Amino acid sequence: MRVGYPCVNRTVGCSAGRTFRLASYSHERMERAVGENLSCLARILEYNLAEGLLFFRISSDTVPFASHPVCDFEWVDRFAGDFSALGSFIRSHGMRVSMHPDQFVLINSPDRDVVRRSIAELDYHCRLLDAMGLGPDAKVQIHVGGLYRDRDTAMRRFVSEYRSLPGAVTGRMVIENDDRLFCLADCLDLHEKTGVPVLFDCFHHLCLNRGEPMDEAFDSAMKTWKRTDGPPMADYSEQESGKRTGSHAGSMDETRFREFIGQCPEADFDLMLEIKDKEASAIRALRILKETGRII
DNA sequence: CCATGTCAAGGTCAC
DNA sequence: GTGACCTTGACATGG
Repeated sequence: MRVGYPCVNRTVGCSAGRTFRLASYSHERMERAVGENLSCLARILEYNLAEGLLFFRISSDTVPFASHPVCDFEWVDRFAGDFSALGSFIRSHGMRVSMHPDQFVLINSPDRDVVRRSIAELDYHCRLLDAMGLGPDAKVQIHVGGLYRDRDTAMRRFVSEYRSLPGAVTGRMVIENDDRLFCLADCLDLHEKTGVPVLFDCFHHLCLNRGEPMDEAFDSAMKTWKRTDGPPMADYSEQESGKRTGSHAGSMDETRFREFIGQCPEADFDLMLEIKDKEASAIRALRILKETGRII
């Protein structure tokens, strides 16, 4: 099992997701931002390796405006050497990375333009991972999308849009159960119809479910991953007390985490801690997993 | 220099 | 129908 955290590191002192305003776009600005983001990403990955954190979610802001019409920049070519070096580093140390486009990516929207922009954004994420020379185990995770007041139709649109996506996208895309709209059972249904793997979010499952016990739910999501997809991925978080349901905790609670470990499948998977203090909680989680013998 | 408003993109829900 | 909220850092501007 590999353990990681998303996008931001609070220790190394740089950001791998620096961006700027669209109004101040220029080729020079873009080139500088990408260069700085990639060198910071290298520093974060080195830090992670030293700490034994082998799983990391790369920020969607690594290449700002990559899927926007304003982008006239062949960033894959310009930074080919950096991407290649990052990919070699990741592969040679047995690390794994993923990406998670934000809420604007909705392939089941009834609005054709929203779908078109979403596919362009997915394409950007996949091209970035391709540029690093990473295999199909480097995943891009999204939610199912919107409800649009008609769940069945929204699900059907997901299926038909998925089937028309290019192979470069479907080879990396996975769907995640969310905390308000589409639960694990919905995702499993979509897996049946499309083959898309289901990334199990344990915390979202606590927020929204159809009564499935945690261990059974986790197991059923694990089964949607093929060998070529790599070990299944899972997200872990905890409720922040006093905040609305679904708010992520500021730091990991050891008792709750140990309880969670007890409900995990025997089979191998990679775990991402979505806790606000980022690597601090991930390091504690790793320590506990080693103490309990789950990681050697 | 510091505080604060704002940022490409979409949606749901409470009122 | 309208506005808060999601989630988040940091850019950008104005004082």
